[in-house]
Amino acid sequence: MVTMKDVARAAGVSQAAVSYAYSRPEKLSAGQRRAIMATAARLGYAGPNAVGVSLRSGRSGAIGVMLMDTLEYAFTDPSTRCLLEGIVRTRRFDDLGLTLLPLPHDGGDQAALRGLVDGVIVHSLPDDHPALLTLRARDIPMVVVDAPHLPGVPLVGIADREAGRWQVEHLLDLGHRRLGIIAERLVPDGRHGMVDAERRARCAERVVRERITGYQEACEAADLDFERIPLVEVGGFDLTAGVAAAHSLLAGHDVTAVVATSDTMARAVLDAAAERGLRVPGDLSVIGFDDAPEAAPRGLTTIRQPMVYKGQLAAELLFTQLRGDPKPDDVYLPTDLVRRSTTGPASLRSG
Amino acid sequence: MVTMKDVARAAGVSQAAVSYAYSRPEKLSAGQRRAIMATAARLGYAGPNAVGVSLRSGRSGAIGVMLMDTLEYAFTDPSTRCLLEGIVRTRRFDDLGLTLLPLPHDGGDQAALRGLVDGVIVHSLPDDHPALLTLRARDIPMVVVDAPHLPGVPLVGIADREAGRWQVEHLLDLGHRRLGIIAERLVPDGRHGMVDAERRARCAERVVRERITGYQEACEAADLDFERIPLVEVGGFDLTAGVAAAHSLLAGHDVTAVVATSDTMARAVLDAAAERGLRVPGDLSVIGFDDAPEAAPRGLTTIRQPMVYKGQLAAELLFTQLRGDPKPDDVYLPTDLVRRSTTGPASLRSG
DNA sequence: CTGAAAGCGCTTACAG
DNA sequence: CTGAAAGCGCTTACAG
Repeated sequence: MVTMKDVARAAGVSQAAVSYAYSRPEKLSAGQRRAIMATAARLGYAGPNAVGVSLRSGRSGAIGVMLMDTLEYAFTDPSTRCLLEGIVRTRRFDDLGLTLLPLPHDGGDQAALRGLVDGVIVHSLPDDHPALLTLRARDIPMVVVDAPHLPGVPLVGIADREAGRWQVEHLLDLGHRRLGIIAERLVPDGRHGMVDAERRARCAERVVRERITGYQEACEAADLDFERIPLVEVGGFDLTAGVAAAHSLLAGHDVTAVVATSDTMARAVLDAAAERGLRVPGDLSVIGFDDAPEAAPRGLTTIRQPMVYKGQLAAELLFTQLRGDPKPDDVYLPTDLVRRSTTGPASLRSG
Repeated sequence: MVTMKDVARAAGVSQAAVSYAYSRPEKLSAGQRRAIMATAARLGYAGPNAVGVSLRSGRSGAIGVMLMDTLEYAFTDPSTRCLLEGIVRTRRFDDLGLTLLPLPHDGGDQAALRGLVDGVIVHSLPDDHPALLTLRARDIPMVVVDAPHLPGVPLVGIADREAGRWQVEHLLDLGHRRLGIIAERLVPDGRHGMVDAERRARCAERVVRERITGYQEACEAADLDFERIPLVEVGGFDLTAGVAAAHSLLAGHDVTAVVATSDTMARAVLDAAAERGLRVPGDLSVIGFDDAPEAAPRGLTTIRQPMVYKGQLAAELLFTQLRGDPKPDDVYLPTDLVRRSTTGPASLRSG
């Protein structure tokens, strides 16, 4: 590989002069600089090696997005895609790299934290994920989207508890009293299936915890015994696992409406319901969360949240910190209930 | 930041010993190693700094995907998304980074090439893009998906010319004689609008050039004068630009069928047709290319190509080279005509 | 089994 | 306006 030293030798100048030609042209005479650049072009030198610059300057020129689960999930899941779209919408990535930092296993993979990025956007990690400790230990600027909420780290999120209350209230308003709940993951230990109060109390995912608390508040306000409402944990985020969980929820419990913590899980319930011959919303009402792009075509009733804008805002708050401006405040964005055709009045049998 | 030197000092060993503790444990006694790791943990040392490792070892631990246009496009365009999904499907990214290298402007942005990646997957660049020269000058292992076809660089593609022929033959079989063509971009100079033979001859995008040649071959075999068939160039890849181009095609020419070089452009034609009150396929037949996920729900007749598998294969061929195995051969994957509901028989008026 | 030394490519005070 | 020198964090022959 041709380096600055090669260019310097060929041009008959010091290596420092070549460096100046690129990064501080005002320190050289115009002729000197022109001669150096011509030599560089002749040798096929494409400019200062990024690794050398990075080691010397302490800046990598890239920011990271830390995501639970795999890269494949990142490119497949609609919400994550919207978030990424929002992040790159800030248009700062002409001279900045964007590095995806998936965390497929428990712990592991902290290689990505070893100086590769100047700042990190964290999306939906469990409260005590070890990667967060590393980030804080290294004092890497960060912004969290959704979870977890860490002291001193700006958060971009929504009022999850209130939105959860809205989901249940919508179903109660329609006359439903026999509800079921499907949630993606409460504790990242790979377990799945029906959840009891003890596991609910150990929920390590802030977003899910808040929404479930909202469900509980809405039930209690309506004199429904929350402890008797079946709650199934999927254990993952993908549709296949969701369908399996939805089946176990629908098979074991006589419910007329299901609350899902995401549109993907709502879709899993719709698929399982179809396989069981249940009509929606005649036999079963389903409400999702996110209003992902797939929600409207399916007529899914859901809570709309601005995923793209969340990403954009998170990126802007990170750039603010990288510029050295004071740490920004948390931002909570608005949500809406979007009524479509997967929820309807409780039928007579749902006394 | 805490470095190896700090850990070494605290543990009372040489800095080299700390390095060995991480990368060559067999060179240390078990006790020595344990003591070092305990000290590292106590100091909050997260392991060797990636930049230092990279500078010393000459490997960055990441591969790049070089894409025309912006990152936002990469996360939005269905075909690109499928390609990325295929790349990460190889499951090698637990200890390997994936860096996206968008090339939004002409030239520019070669920063990404300066030692940041060990290998590159190039997707659909014009024949003579300067970034390709840099990659070759630096002798960075690469694989090209679709275009351009460079001597000595493995290509993963399809038989574009033949597939183009199939598109036109399908319309001819249905009785159409007044065809129109919409293509994304022939020359990356920002121009758009109707294309003449001179511009066609300068087409710098291998895939489009091949498909257009296929269109020409099919027309000539059917005694249609290809020079009289209107061809509109969109100048970009996004839907909005496509709809504008489709309007100018439909407004200025009396066609009964449109051939599009991608499903996105086909969708643009469908949108423009709807805005003009044309029924599909009654008044206008439209055939796309790709069979992207959005094609089936819209009933789009199209050419199916295995985008996800293209990505997977490209990644595997790149890993082959990074391992030092001999350079693999080009691979051409199969395509299919998928008949759906946007193409139908030419009506009577299309004499 | 352990340590001292060289050097990867670069930037930036510092001296001339 | 220009150059010699130090050092960013690390790995790996080499010597003990």
